[in-house]
Amino acid sequence: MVTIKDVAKEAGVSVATVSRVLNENGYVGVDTKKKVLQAIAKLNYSPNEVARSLYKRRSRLIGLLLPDITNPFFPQLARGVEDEVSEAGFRLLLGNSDENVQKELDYIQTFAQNNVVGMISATSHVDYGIYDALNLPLVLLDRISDEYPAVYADGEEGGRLAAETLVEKGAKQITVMKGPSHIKPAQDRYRGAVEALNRSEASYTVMSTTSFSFEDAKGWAEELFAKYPETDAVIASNDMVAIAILHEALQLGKRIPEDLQIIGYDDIPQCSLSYPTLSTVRQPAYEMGRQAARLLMKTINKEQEIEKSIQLPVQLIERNTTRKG
Amino acid sequence: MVTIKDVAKEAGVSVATVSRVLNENGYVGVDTKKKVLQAIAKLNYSPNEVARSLYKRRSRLIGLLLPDITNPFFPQLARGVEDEVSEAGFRLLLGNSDENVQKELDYIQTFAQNNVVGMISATSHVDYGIYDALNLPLVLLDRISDEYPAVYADGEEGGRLAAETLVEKGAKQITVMKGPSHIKPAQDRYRGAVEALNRSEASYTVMSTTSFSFEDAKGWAEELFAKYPETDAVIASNDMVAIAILHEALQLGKRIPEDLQIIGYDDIPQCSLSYPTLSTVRQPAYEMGRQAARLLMKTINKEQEIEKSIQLPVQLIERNTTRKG
DNA sequence: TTGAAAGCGATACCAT
DNA sequence: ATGGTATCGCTTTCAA
Repeated sequence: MVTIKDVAKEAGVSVATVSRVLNENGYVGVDTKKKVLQAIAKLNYSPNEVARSLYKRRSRLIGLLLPDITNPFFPQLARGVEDEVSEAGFRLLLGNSDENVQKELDYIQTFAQNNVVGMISATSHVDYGIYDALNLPLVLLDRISDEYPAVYADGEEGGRLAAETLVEKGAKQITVMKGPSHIKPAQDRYRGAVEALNRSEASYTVMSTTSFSFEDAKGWAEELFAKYPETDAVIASNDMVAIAILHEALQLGKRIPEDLQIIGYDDIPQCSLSYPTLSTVRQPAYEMGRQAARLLMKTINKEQEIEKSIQLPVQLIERNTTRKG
Repeated sequence: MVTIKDVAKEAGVSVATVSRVLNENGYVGVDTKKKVLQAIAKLNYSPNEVARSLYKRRSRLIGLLLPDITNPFFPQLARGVEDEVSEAGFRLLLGNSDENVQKELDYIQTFAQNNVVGMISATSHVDYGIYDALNLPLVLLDRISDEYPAVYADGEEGGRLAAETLVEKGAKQITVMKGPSHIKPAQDRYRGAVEALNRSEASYTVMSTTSFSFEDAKGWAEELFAKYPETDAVIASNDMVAIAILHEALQLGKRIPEDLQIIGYDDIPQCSLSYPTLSTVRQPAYEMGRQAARLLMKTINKEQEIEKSIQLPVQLIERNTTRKG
């Protein structure tokens, strides 16, 4: 391993000088600088981040904590975060918590132990105070709390949009699926939908679900038609269960969207690959990731005028599981 | 921040002693140990990984380099890797390269700068020698090379399986899609399929594609039916394009699997959410991730008898885009 | 403009 | 069994 010492020796200067050219601070003569640069190039030197991090007590790492990257909504978030932070020279420490407090704590601890400059978390246990002890900038992503800045999409509006659209398109008996109760954004959209529905003429039923997982999606779909066979429109808790419902419906011989309309939530990429293509409420996941990262970096740089939180707009994407016109 | 010094002072011992109890090596009296443990608990101390890493010249971090986490095959791999390494106390530094050499180099460099103990890479530029300078254990994932250990699934067998199955189920005019030429596993499955086809009675055509991306999938589907309208079975280059083809076919009024049979590749989770559900060749992605991580850790621990590479079996999953019996 | 040296928070060797 | 201290590779005063 080539160190700053080797470079110093090669260039015939002190390590202090090398450090100065590395960090472009302090005075350093033009010739000296050139010599150092040459030595660096010759030895193919690149500074040890760990040593830097130790001295400065801050690394160039950012901790990203997700519930489960395997769930198709999160890769987009992650990618947005990564693209933004990497432009600023930061790298990502990644953790999946499975919404399990212990795992979450473990990751938070190791993030701190590695001197991360900040964290972004899309998990649900913020309110347990597990982030409070750490004195680290934290931005919540797709979550909301009173204590920390957050980036999220307008869930109530999303729910409202879905409900109003279905009513408008002639749905008479709507089933709205209520997502897991510990996921706040899921509750927001539910609330938005129900409010809009209450204001309308349509009648509706509520079906509670306790997970967003792939494996369970099919189960929810079956349950829905067993319990509420009259349903002519469903507001699904997310796209995956929407797709499951869609195909369960086809299986049962229903025509989409004539007999049954469906609106999903998230607009994961595979929506346009479903058949029929899925109408959904789009959350700008990639953009959310980017904004969260940007907000975090502003906090890190102690910029003035930092937004407390950022709410991004949602958008109804009409595809083929809702009626036209 | 509470350091080992603080603990030492609190416990009335030297830092050396604290270090000994921390690492459970060297002699330390039972009472002393108790005192230290109490101090640690009282101060809620946890050792600074950065300082450790500096001294030991190795962190507890592992670099994971992926083409694009947004592509549904990779989250599974990533999760397998993470679950395995985290059980051994390691954490993941994540990078997406977009198959771009410069990004790849950047990540590799920062991984090294952060003293990672090893890397896992699922990208395609190994042969450019970009990993050779680094003196780091490397395991390739879903890629193959002569120089480095690798974990991958049996692509040729996968191609063969797909081809034989279709022939057996009465396909007469098969279109086999050839994936991007720089992705070796894609070439393997292509080769396997073509070999099997040549041995059979069926006639076939080849359609080359240059990407696996979501956005392009629909385009490939349209191109396929425009160019080869006679096709009665397709061996898709992966599940995403298979699903795109499936829905394009439905759009065109074809009956699945009567008029057209389709076999995908990978068995990403959404296969069972497509309609009809997609028959495919399953690669055990999660398991591949775990095995790669395990192999890497064996290498790190300099265990004897390390497998050079691991080839995992693929498996044909018959769902509803192939005929029964 | 440059260099010497202290210090970041651990580990491990050498004494005692 | 315990403590003192050099060391890891870098940054940053302080002096010259």
